[in-house]
Amino acid sequence: MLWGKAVVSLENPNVKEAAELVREALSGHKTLVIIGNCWVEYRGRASSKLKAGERIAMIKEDGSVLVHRPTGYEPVNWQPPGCLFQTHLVNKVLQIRAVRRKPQESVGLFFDRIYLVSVLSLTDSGEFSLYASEEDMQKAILLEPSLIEPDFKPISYEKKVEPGFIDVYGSDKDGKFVVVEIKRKTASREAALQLAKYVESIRDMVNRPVRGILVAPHMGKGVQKLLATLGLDFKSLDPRKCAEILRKSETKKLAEFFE
Amino acid sequence: MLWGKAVVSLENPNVKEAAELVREALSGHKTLVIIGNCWVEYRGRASSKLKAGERIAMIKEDGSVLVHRPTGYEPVNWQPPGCLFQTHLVNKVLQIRAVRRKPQESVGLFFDRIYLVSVLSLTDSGEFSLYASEEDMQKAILLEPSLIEPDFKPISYEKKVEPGFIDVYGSDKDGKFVVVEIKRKTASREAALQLAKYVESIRDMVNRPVRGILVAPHMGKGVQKLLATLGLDFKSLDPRKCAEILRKSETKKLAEFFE
DNA sequence: GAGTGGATTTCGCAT
DNA sequence: ATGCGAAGTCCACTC
Repeated sequence: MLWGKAVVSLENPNVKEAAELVREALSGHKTLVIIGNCWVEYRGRASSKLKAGERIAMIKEDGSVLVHRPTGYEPVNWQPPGCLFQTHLVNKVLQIRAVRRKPQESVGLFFDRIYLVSVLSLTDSGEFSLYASEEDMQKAILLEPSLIEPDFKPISYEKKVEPGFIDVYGSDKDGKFVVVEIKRKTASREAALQLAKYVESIRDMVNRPVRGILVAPHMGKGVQKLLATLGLDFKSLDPRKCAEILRKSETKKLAEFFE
Repeated sequence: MLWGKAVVSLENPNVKEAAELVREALSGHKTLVIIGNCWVEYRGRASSKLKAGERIAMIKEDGSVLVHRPTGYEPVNWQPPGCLFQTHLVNKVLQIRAVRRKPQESVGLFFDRIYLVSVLSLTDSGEFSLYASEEDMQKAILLEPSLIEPDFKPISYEKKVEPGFIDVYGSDKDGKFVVVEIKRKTASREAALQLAKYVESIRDMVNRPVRGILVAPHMGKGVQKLLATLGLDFKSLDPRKCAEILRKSETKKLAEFFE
């Protein structure tokens, strides 16, 4: 039986044995790993066919499905969470059908040889924290505006304008308005054009000179020239440095809290 | 030993046994599945910490790494192909370090309890085919231009203009030039604006009236109005229908081939 | 080697 | 529910 044990495995089962275990696992919403020779069909937003080969399939508690080949980061076939499952045993082939509504799509897995079936009851409540995202850069700039330039003063962030949202909006040492566009990696021409749009939009509103500053760790090819043409500035900023600043600020806040 | 068998597994090994098998698998560039209690650190383009929990880790032949929680489509931590590995056994904790150059980044996995280690020698040469991509839509339109409108005639595709590449470029029943922008899913405002840029760019070149047609299965909110403002047209087209047309065309070509 | 754009993108957040 | 943009995006393709 499956209860109580974290892992129940069958090594080199025949297809019928495997099918029974798979069925039990699916009805109990347990995580499932199946390794064996299979082919796969997908129909939905697009459609695909994968001919036979040896792969690792994973079905998770939340009804997501992954089929992994022995190489590559990405699954060759998959289904996002929320699937319903059907299994069939036809001609010594184990069929698993994962169906999703909204959008309507389904994958079919067909196993004719199985090396390992593993049914898992995993407990995972471990916290995940990520540092150095674009959001971290934004927070760091708001916390320490001099990262942009001396006397830069934030007025607002995520300000809505016609073309979208302005990452940070503020004023410079001369009181000129400043639009800041943040990119966590090399800034492309597109980013520069996006910033230009925002600046234009603000100019139309305030009817005063408005500066635009593109903030990123680096500029892509030709971006410097484009920025010059558009009359925009660039400020280099490393997302990891921003994460560090936030880290310190957290520490400081904690220190204040315990004072 | 690992040779010859498709799968070698250890169920509930102690950490030392697991470490030995893992080391052997990594040095032989075999695919590896490790299920157990672990925590994970990442440093590179960003950085992250994942506290302890029960997860499924996969290391593939090509040096890619995936750490999966019991829910969700995406791995919580990972490393793209091309990693080099180090393993250590410290204080009954199995450490696996996966390092990648370009960009410089590394993930560290730390296991203190292991439910299953599986070393796999998988053979997978099965062909994968995908239908109904944006490319398929383009091909279908070139093959059957009336999908756009009667008497539409393609002139070129992937035509380079200043802002980027025009999906399909042609002329309509009156000989007017037509720029076609294809989206395989709901067309956004952004897509409409992109098309407007292309049309503008062509107008500047040919100095004649130019039409723009946005082709997609559906329009997003407000896109219809935006298109009207911009003087652009919309044509609904289902990518799956395009895939079908291509499939029939392939069949036809095959039929011709065997005639 | 860098830049560009697509993806069955997925995911989260705001409307 | 829909829409919009970020992502440690990955990946293929071009220059």
